[in-house]
Amino acid sequence: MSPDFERAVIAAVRAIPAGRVSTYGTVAAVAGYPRHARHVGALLAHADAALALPWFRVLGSGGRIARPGTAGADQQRILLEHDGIELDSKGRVDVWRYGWPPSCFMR
DNA sequence: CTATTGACGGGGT
DNA sequence: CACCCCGCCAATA
Repeated sequence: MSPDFERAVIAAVRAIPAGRVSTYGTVAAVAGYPRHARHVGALLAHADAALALPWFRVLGSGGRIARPGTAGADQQRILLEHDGIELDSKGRVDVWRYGWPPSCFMR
């Protein structure tokens, strides 16, 4: 991945405040790379730099946790709740309530 | 060059 | 909800 892309995505993820969440697609757009949602996921999953980021605040569209059933998904749910974020009975986060940035989650 | 592969997103049935 | 299909795009084979 280009260093530029990594820089921008890392900055965008670090900008998500505690108690708020964002999505792969939104992070990509905010970082200046629309349509690169998959690459945001790849970065958070494989880049060493991602370990120091609040990666757990990044969800799939609709506030869905990616790769359900995996250990990582379980860990993400724990971290989100630890962050004070409510998940519905299906483990879904209400992005209209917790989404970041707010401008991207207004009806 | 084509084909495959994703922590993705959206639409249709 | 379950599937199925397509668009997306960089990396890799």
